[in-house]
Amino acid sequence: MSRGAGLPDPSETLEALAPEGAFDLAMTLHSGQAFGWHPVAGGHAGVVSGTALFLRQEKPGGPVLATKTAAALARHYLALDHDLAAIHATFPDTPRMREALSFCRGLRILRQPLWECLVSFIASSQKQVAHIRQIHRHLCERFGRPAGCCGGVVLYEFPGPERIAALDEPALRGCGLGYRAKHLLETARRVAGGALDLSALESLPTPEARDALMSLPGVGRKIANCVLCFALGRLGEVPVDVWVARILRESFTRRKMSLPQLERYASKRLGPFAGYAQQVLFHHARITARLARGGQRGREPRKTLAQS
DNA sequence: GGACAGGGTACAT
DNA sequence: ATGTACCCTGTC
Repeated sequence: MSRGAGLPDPSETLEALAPEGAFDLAMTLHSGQAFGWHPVAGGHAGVVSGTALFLRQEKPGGPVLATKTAAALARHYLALDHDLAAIHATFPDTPRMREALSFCRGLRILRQPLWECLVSFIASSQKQVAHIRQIHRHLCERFGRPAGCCGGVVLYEFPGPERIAALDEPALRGCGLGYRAKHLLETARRVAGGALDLSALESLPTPEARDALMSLPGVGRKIANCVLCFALGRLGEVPVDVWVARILRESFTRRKMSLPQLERYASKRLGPFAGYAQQVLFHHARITARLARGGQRGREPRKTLAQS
């Protein structure tokens, strides 16, 4: 991916967006809920529902600027209408939650396009966030149509179900999907073939929508909850992964619980916006773990692998 | 350079 | 309800 000179000064074509309460653009885009954002000079570039978008925020809490022609799309995607203070007020008042929240003041849960979100999380099982991003990028660059260009980076649309359904397993394995290639291919074929109508999920009650999602190969309870929360706006659904399970067992309950039990516990304990609370806890835990590991050597350059 | 774990799921007991 | 294989990569 190249970048550098050639970024047209976007300031004249940007529009200011006002969030309901705090907002931290960089944190929100890189908190492990979306995987398609590129850092470019002065901001972030990505494609939402086929539209190339440039987003900028000088500092957390500062004004949010978005591509003028897509301001309404950006506002919706970034969920700037979420009343963050009201949501935070429903979180349990515990030391762990307070600490995570003070770290994640302006973190929002995005409204992601359904298909892209579903695929991203099918790709996510047993994988690190950096790797999920890599798969996402491969899918876009190899199978998506170019949607624009920003700061020398060509932006590609996320390939739709029909496009992926037309591929074969080796092509998907080539994107780093491993055994998930089979799941993704079959899921794409069911969606493209009309066996599951994604657009109908929006209006279904949560349990029915979850059952429909879980009928797809590669989609279990956790990933279904990710899609419900991150794409369908069901902010009370809690994806319980290894991180959240760890946090719950460390800081919320000492009782030994299975994963399903933990999820039931979490949805009650974390309140009506449990999914939101989960994301705050998840992001805080991930960043503090990273700091604990990397903190020793600061910004010292990593050892190169050149001589091996 | 090898071991380890990573935003789980499907399948068999 | 629990145990295990699964593909592959970033990281130490």
